Amino acid sequence: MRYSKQRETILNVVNHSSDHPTAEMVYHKVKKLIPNISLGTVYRNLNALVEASQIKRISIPKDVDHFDHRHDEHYHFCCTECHHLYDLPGITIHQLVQELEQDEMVKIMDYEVLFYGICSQCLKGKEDSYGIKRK
Amino acid sequence: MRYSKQRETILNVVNHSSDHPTAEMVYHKVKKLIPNISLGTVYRNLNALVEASQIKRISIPKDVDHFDHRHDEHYHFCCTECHHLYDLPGITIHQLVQELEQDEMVKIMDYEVLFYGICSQCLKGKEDSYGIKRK
DNA sequence: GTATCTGCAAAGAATTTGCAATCCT
DNA sequence: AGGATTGCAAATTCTTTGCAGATAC
Repeated sequence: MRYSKQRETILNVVNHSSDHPTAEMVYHKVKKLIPNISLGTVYRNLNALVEASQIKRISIPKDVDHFDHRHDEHYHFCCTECHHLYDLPGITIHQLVQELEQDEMVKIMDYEVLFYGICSQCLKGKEDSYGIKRK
Repeated sequence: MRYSKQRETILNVVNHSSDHPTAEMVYHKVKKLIPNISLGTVYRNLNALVEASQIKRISIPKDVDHFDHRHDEHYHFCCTECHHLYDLPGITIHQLVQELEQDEMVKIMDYEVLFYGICSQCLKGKEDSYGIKRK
């Protein structure tokens, strides 16, 4: 893969976004730095960067793809009320991967864990109905 | 939601498919039973059935949505070679959900776990390179 | 009877692609 | 120089939607 200012900028934008941006969001941010960049270029480069494992694609039901720069193990949480995407710490999935590789005879290269639910913001005021106590 | 022959048939088809069909696949199967059904109706009803929690939507990067009838806890495995979707047994995620609800103060309603890797079929002949021993 | 559902076709949204010009190395 | 990359616009793909007629309750 050859250097290009466009790709470098796109990667930088994703790397400095903590909000799991969509292609469109990346496009608008990059446009401030390279005003004549085209949306097609953003899509092409996001795909190339995912292919090269430099970023990750997050595929969400009924939503466009989002992109994530984090390389450490973590899960995603999607609030069913506000549709915000949050990061969750990765906890015990390594054991699970090992178990699965042994029991199922597969080689797991990657995985994506996506939880749906109600985030703590949206949960305020709903606590009683779900029996969750505030800290 | 009112009864309709189309929706009943669509649900039946999904319930009797173990291959995580796409909307198009469901359409072709249903068309054999109701020849003049339209693709729009299939999409509309798959959406309605997901909404009513009677089936589940599986969102996969770079692929169209798939649908799953299984209500028991299990994960999905997507082979990066043949792109086949397999079921994996659900093992320890309940603990994880409990941990996350406690530590992150969220209410988890649902989740989808998707592993990418090489399935045992495609793995034959590649075992040496990945150091996996055949059973 | 009337609200919901259907088939059809057209529209919509997201993403990809063909091509000539431009940019890396 | 020569292949990769870009901007642009058109094409593609998947999915949704408006509408008039049919169906369920």
